[in-house]
Amino acid sequence: MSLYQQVAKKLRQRIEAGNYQPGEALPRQAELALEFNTSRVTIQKALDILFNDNLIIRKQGSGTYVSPTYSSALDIISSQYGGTTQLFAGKATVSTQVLHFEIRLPTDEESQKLHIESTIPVYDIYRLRKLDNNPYELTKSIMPLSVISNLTKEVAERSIFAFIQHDLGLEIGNAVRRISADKTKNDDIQYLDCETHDPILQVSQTVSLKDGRIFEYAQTRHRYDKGSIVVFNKVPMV
Amino acid sequence: MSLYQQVAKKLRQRIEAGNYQPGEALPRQAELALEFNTSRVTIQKALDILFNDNLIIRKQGSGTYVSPTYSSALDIISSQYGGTTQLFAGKATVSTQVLHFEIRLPTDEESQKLHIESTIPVYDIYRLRKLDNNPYELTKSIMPLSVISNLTKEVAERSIFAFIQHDLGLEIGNAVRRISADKTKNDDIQYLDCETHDPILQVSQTVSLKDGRIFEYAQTRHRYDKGSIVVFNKVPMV
DNA sequence: TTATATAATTTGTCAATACAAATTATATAT
DNA sequence: ATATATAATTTGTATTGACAAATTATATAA
Repeated sequence: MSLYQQVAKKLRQRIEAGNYQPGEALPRQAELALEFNTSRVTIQKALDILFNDNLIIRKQGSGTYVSPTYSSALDIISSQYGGTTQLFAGKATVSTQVLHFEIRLPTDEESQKLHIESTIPVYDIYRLRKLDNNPYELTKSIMPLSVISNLTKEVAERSIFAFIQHDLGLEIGNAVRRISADKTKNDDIQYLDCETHDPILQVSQTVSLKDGRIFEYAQTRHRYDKGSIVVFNKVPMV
Repeated sequence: MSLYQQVAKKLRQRIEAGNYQPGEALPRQAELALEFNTSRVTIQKALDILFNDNLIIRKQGSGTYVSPTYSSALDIISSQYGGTTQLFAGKATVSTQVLHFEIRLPTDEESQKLHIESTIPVYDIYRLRKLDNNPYELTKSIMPLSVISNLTKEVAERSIFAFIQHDLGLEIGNAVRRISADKTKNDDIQYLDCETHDPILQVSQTVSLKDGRIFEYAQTRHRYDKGSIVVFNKVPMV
């Protein structure tokens, strides 16, 4: 890990430990540079990370302060893509039922969303995920074989996310999600145990690798009483 | 505007204009530094911005590339906080009906969400927003008088966001939002013209200023057929 | 005392340079 | 021709130094 990342990590720990209290000023950059035996520019790069995570407020001419509203923003993590299995690791038991597993050619919409030629086959996977044996989400994933390969029904029953990272050695990148509400459909009643008029929280997402290739276009339906999505909106850098 | 911001702006324009095609490599940093008559570090700071906006992919040892999936990410903007009035400026006519306007003491939940003492009064504003005369959203906003002052019903009928920025001269910062689905309630039927069993897309948000003070805790309810929320999830910097 | 101007402090920006790390191109050996 | 080792290229990290911009503290004047 590079130096500025190490410094960011250390400072983050201090904030989380309460060494620097919310609203309080951090030591000035020159002092931090001295303490970490590095240059001020490196301290600034470290502060960039903490600022990006909303841990600090920067005021030119004044100082760097711990966000007055800081209170260990743990649930923010839920807005990061790590797949359902990762998200609930240690918190609940995730079980998966593969309702459909197929390799076929993409529809026009799918090839467009995935940015692939219509001649490239895709995985079409339909899964029901349960948390501690309670129906949680219903997901239809489309993944192009040009990016993801050697996927099996057995893998789909475990964690596709882990497979992509560890077995294929690919790095997950950014994701764009569209969140909406919808009426209950037949599958929601059958698999999610919804009542006829229960609302559904629907997420349509495209997830990319770090090299920019899209590896998943998925639609997920949540029971309205089971899930909410936390998002963090930052002000633009320009 | 600082130099690296100007460079970022220029490069963004080129990408948006298609001068650099998706998937294509940008000129190498040394070349850009030469062209803009600046140093490579400045070019890197400019690239930081474009990377943050998902316009480019960076590969150490290889080069900097336009995101292969780039296609003018305009709707991403909808995930930024600019208030409803700003969001639809030029696209639709926003009209506002103030259903309730009151100054009172906060509830425990409100003082906690706003990070204020329970002795500090708050505005309690309940508004119906319409787009081109069609019911769009129903919002209950709580704002502390310690941050926002001189707010009137007349202001609430126009744009509170503009008032905060221009009249109070405050800078809007980050926002945390929790998105969920809910069943229709009486007010939804009355004001949003919902049917009894229509789902509602609900957003609970706390919005901060750049100095970290929270100025709004609000609950917004959308007709399920009128709005969806686009969010962009980035991989952490560490 | 109060307002105003000045100085000091602190963060932000930028340059020039050097080396590290990863990738890509080239040369070499088999 | 193919695989391997080497060199060249390109981005990433880091230092030092300098000045700009914003805020805060101090000194001065009324």
